[in-house]
Amino acid sequence: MDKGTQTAGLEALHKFLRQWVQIDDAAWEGFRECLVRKTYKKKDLFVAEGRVCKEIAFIVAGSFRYYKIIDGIEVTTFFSFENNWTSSYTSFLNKTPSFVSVEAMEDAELLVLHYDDLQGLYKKFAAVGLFGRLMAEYLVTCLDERMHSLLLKTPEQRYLKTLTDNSIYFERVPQHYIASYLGVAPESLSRIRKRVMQRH
Amino acid sequence: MDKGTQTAGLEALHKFLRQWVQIDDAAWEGFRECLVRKTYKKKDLFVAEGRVCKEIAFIVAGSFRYYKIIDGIEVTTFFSFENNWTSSYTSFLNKTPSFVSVEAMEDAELLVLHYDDLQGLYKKFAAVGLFGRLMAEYLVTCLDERMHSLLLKTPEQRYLKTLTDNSIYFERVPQHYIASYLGVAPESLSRIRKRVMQRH
DNA sequence: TCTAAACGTTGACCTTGGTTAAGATCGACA
DNA sequence: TGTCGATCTTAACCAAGGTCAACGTTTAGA
Repeated sequence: MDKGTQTAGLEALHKFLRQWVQIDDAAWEGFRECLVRKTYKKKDLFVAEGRVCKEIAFIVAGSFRYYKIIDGIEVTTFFSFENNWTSSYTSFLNKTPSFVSVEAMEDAELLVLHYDDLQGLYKKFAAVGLFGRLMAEYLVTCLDERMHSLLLKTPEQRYLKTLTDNSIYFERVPQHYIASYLGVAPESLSRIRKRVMQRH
Repeated sequence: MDKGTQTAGLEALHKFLRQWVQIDDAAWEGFRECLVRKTYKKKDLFVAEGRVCKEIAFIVAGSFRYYKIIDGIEVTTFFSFENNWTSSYTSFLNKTPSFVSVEAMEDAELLVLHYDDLQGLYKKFAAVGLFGRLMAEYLVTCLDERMHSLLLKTPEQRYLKTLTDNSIYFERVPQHYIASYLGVAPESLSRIRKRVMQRH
């Protein structure tokens, strides 16, 4: 990984931050000093189920899959891609064992931030504290929508919504992972797709 | 509502805040100046589906039910009780039309805070900003657990979990509301209960 | 390049929960 | 106190999705 690519990763994060808060040079410098660059090969774990997740990371490149093992089989619950954050966030927040594992779906490159460092940044820079609140509020919005979708919509409705809102999933994620993300068996997603196709 | 009860309501909120952050007299005074006391009769709406929710409220007494109308029938998605907050939080955060209605299940008394006032407090008092982040992070934790429960557990498992973790629901909420909170028809919850009983 | 594993699809059958309808009980309120 | 509405339960039937198994295709790695 050459120096140019490293800078590109940092720039992507800097841009991400600036889209949410006004962050001055001192705060950005503070942020940068805490970041650790790490690379992951496909299938490597960023978080293992049952362990406390002490880090949060900005994905420079690649993608991750969240899953839990139920009766011996993996059930995928979420995906995240480059230019976004990844973590077992509730484990990270509460220092509790993670419900899920987080695994690289593709080779990936991360900018990793340790819990203690983030808390330090929260205290030192008001803009980072504000960023933390806005991120948490944004996550609340996403989770609330997902919860309502699972509670109120049919699998077919969820499939169609994902097709329009998250079409990237269908380009980068095996279909049987998407199936469990939608809350159905892989065979059922196959049938749903067939049903939708036949109605054009 | 006499003065003594009013003070009791404020004290409950003050205590709530102090359990989460160190809040000095100035910040608490600022908080108190923004609060508006309101009373709701059973069945009154605090938020109407489709309207932007501009307020958040601390429940001094009573309880609220969140519901959405699907194909003409009300589907209940959440409950909140005294000594907690209520709002259509994602509508409040994003100034978007609320997905749900929020209705008093019992006569209730609220301490209401307007969006603009809360933003002002966030800016003026660091402790309130911190409180906002911690509340959002706590909500993330709750919603994440609910999401995983809906995605990974059976209705019976959700019923049993609610029975132990939120037994207050079974004391204060009609069973058919709990059914839709669990994601099943009222008749199904009846069957689940019977099934569980027969296994002792 | 070859081979085994992973992946997606299909069919037969099964299970769970939804739907509809009826009836019993309880409670608020005129 | 009587009545209507709300609530809960039960039963019969139905439909959607789960399970199991087989098969063809694609992909990744030796």
